[in-house]
Amino acid sequence: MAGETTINPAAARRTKAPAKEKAPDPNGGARQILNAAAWLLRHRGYEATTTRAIAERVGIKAGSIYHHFPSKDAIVERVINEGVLVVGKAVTAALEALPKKATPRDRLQAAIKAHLLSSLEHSDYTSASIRAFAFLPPEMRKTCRVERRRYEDIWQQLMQDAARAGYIPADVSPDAARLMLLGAVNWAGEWYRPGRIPIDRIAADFARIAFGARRT
Amino acid sequence: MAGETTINPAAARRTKAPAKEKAPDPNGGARQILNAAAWLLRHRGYEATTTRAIAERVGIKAGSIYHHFPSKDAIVERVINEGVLVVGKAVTAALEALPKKATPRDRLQAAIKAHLLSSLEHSDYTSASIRAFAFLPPEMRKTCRVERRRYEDIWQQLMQDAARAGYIPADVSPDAARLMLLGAVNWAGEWYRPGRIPIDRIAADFARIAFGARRT
DNA sequence: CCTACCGATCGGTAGG
DNA sequence: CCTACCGATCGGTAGG
Repeated sequence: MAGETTINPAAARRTKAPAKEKAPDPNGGARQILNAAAWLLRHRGYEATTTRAIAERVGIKAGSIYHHFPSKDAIVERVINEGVLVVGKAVTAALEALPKKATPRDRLQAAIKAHLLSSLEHSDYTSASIRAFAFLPPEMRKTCRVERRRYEDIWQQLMQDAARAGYIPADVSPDAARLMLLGAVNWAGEWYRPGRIPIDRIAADFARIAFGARRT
Repeated sequence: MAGETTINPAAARRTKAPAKEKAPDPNGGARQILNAAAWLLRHRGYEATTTRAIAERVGIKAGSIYHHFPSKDAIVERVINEGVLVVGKAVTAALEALPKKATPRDRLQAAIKAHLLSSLEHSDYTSASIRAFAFLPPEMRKTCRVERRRYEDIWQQLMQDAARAGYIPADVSPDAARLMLLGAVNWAGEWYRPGRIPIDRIAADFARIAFGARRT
């Protein structure tokens, strides 16, 4: 996360200004549309996220969507990008909440847990980013890859620190370790069901398998 | 492929019989349709795999597809199920090719490599099964889950043997290990590019990270 | 935010 | 395997 979400001072000051595409009112029409699209992208995919399906979830007519967004793809792109930003903030916050003495391994386990919580429990946006990305229109995939890469940089740093501290075998590429771990957490949405294995436990097991026991 | 279809039927009849296209054998028109659908499912997803897009790749008209299959979904279901069967056979064959003295860890590494080869290099069917599954129509997902579970049983057995042989920490659930590994290999399609890291190396690194060094 | 509608495209069919 | 077509639905627009 290079910078925070672009904080627009004017938007922060606004009281009842019309919710433009950039800063939707938390309960306004634009936000409801984004929420509906996020749910559909997560559970049905890109093509099935039709303007009519979005409108039905919000309780409006399909044509009314275009008073808030210029196109379906503008909505989709917002959802996908917000999903990456949300999980990035969750992971960053989890890392900052750790005590100073936390090891690189502790940090990785915290990142795994935060990523899983965001994508499995907290955010349709994050899950939509993960699951729907592969089949987005090629140009949009290219655009959204920018924010995605920024998020992956967090993991590259975490993995580098872990490798230096000896948590990864010297003859194993940190890239392979990063891709293996990101694959494991991104794929969790395909098998995770609430109420079975707690996310805490999944994160602990993943970290244990990849990095061994905690050093006490 | 599509471009060489002759416009003039009389001219087409005069030319040599295009055996590879019109032969009524099991590898004829029906197989070409399945191949085209597999490519589309892998690269574009379920909804974008239209009867017209399939027909165009084969070099026929959309309506002609229904001479071979009763519906689009019958084609899709065949592709998804064949993809699981193909990777299952590849993994089983790789395991049988190992020497008797192979350890459970050797067997897991061989399975990882066979799964990756099948889904990344050899088979649009396998890749389609992995990537397109999540957004299939719910009833079809349910149907295809049968074959999928059967494949996952192979991994459950492999992981159980590895756990008994001490390759997995006793306080870690073999389920978590299996799901982590399957997630890692299934997600590889999202980042793998031919010519970079060899699949052999990826498999070796994944096994090294999850199960430690080989015992010599 | 709605009604009413556009041209394009969807899965599928009739009848050769 | 093709031509010609069906009703349904798509993203998007006009004008209130």
